[in-house]
Amino acid sequence: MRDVAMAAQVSISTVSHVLNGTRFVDPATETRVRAVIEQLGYRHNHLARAVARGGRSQSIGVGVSAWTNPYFGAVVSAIDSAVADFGSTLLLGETGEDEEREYRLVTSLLERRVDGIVLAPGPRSAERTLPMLEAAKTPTVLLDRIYPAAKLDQVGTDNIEPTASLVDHLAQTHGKLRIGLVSGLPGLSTTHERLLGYQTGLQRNGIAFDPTLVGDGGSSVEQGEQAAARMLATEDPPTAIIAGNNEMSVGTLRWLRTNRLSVPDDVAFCGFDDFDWAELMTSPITAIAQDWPRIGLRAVSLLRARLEDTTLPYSIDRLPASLIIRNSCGCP
Amino acid sequence: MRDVAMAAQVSISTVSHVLNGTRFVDPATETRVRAVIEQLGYRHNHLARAVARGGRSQSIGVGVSAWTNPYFGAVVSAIDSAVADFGSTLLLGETGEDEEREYRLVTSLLERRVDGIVLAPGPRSAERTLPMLEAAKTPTVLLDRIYPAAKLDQVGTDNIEPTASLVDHLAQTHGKLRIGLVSGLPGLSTTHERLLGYQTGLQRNGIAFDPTLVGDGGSSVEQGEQAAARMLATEDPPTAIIAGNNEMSVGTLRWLRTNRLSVPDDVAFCGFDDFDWAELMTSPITAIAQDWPRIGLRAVSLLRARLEDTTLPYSIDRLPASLIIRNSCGCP
DNA sequence: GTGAAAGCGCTAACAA
DNA sequence: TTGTTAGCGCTTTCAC
Repeated sequence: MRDVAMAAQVSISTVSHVLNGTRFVDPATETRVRAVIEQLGYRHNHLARAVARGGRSQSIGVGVSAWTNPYFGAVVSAIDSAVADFGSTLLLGETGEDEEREYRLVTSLLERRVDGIVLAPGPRSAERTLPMLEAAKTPTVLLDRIYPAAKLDQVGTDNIEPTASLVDHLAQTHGKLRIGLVSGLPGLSTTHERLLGYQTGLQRNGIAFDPTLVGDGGSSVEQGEQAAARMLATEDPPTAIIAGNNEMSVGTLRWLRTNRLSVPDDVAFCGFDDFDWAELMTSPITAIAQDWPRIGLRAVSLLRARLEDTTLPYSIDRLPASLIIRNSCGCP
Repeated sequence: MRDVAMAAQVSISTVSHVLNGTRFVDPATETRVRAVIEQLGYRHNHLARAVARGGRSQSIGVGVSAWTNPYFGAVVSAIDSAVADFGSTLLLGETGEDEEREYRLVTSLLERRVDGIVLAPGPRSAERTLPMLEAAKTPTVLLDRIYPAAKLDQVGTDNIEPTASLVDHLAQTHGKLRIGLVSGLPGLSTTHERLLGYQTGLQRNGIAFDPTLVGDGGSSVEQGEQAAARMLATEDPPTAIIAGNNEMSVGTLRWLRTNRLSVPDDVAFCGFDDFDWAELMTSPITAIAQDWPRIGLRAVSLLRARLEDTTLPYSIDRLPASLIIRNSCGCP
C-alpha cells in the first residue's frame, strides 16, 4: 500500500480512502491511484484492515455436523447468498457431532474474529461449546438443534406436531397400530422432540407406547439400517415405520429392499425430511418437509438483528414443516 | 495480550511465546500466564497474528458451484478433515456457475490471504478468474472441471472412458442403438468430456451420432427434466438415456415417472454420478461412481505440495471412476 | 529465561 | 481535498 502511495504520489491514507470510499477523493487522484493499483497488481489486505479496524472481519462462521447431508447443504447455501449480500464470507467447519471437534472449531472461529456464528450444536455442546459461546460477545445463532436453556438465539423446525401428524396419518388413514420409530442420535433436541411427537401421536390415537418399537438409528444411514433390522426381525414387527431424518430413511428403506419387504404393502413408511429423490423411490416417500432455505435465511436475520442490537431478548424461532403425502404410507 | 502480560507480570513477548510455543518458557511462568489467560478470558487474535507474520492465515479457500450437490458436499467434507489436520480452516463460497460471482469470491479469498484455493471453475472462468489466479502467488488447485491450458494444478475424474463404457454396456449387453444423452452445462470441461465419451462409445459400437439425441440439461434437475422431455417427446425417441450428472439423473427420471414410462422396460437409463439413494429408486440406477472423497484429498495434497515447493511442474490428475451396474440399464 | 522495541499492513482521528 | 501520525494486536530480532 505504501508502494502504491509512492507511485501515485499521494499519501498512504489517500490510498486507503480510495479503497474504502471512506472520504471524498478528487476524481483525478482516484483514477491515478486505481491505475497504479492495477498496474502494480496490488491487493488489499483484508486481514490487516480487520485488525486496524479493531476486530471484526466481515465473515460469518458456520459449523454443521456433516456437509454430505443435503439438509445442511441447502441451509448453508441460503446463508451464503444472504451474507454475500452484505459483503461477508463464510468460514466453515464440520463438527461430525463430536464434542471435541466442535469445541475446537468454535474456538478457531472465535480466534479468527468472525462477526457471527451459526452452529448446529451436537449432543454434548452444553458441556463446553455453549458456555463459551454465551461468554463470548460474538453473536451466535444455534441451528436446527434447540437448547432451550442456552442464552443464545436459535432457529429450528417445529418437530413435535409434524411427527405426531405422521402417526395420525398412519393410524387414522391406514389403520396402523404397530408403528415403529427409527430414532436419531441421542442427545440431539431434534431426536428428543421427534420422539416426543411420536409419543404424542400414539397417545392421541389411543395406541400404547411400546419401547421395543423405538430403535436408535444414530441419525445415520448405517445405524438407521441396523435399527430397522433389529426392529423388523422380531416376533411381532411393526406394520409401519417412521424414520427420524433423511439419512435414516435411506438406511431403513435399504434394509427393507434388501430383505424383500415391500413398501407399503409389507410395511408402511414415512420419513422426517423430504428430498429431491423422495418421489423417485420404489414407493414415493411420504415425508415431513422442512423449509431448509428459510431456516438459513432466518439464522442470518437473527444474526444481523443482534449485530445491530446486542441487548435484544434471545429468541427461539420455530419454523413450520409440512406433510407431503405420497405413497409409501399406503396412500394410492 | 498486553493485559495478560501485565497481570502475569511478564513481558508481552513472553505471552506470545507461551501461546505459540515458539521458545522455551519457564514452566512456572508458563503456568502463571496460562492461568491469567484463562481468568481474563483472553482469546488469541488470529488475524493480528497473520498480519504480524506477514500474510498467511492458516486457512484454505474453497469455491464450488452449489452446496446442495452431494458431490461437492462430499468433496468439501474430505477437504475439511484433511486441512483440519494441519490446523487450517475453510473459507467457503458458492459460485452458482456465475462468472461475476466466482470472480468476486476468488478476489475476496485472495484479499483474505488464504494459504491456498480449491476452486471448481465455472464455464467462463478463463476470462478473468483463472488469469487472476495464475498471476496470484497463492497456490491453487482446480477441481472437477479441467482447463488444460491453465497454469495451475488440477484434479478431476476421468470422464471420457467411463462415459463410453456406459454406451458399451447399453449397446452390447442390451442391444440399444438409439441412446440419448442429457448433457451438462455448456462450457464445463466435464460436459465436454462426457459428450466426447458418449461419441467415442457410439463410434466404437458402430452407431451413428444423431445430434437430436443430445439435449442440453444444464447440469440441473429442472433443465435436465426439460431436456429429457424434448428428447422423449419426439417421433423417434431414444430407447436408452444417459444423464450427465446426478442432478440431471433426477430430472430425467422425474420426467419418465411423471409420464408413466417405465425404466428400463420403456427406456433404459444410466447416469454419471452415483449416490446413496441410487439403489432405492424404482429401478435401481446403473451409474458411474466417482471417488468423491479421494478427489478432495488429492486436491489438498496438491495444495500442500505446492505450498512447499512453488517450482513444481503443474499437474493434472485424473482419478478413475467405476461402473456400478444395477437395474435401470436393463440388467436383471 | 526473559524483555524492549521495531514492524506487519492497514485505519482514522487530527491537522492543514 | 489531502497528509501526518498514532494506534490495532500480534511476532520476532536482538540484547541482557
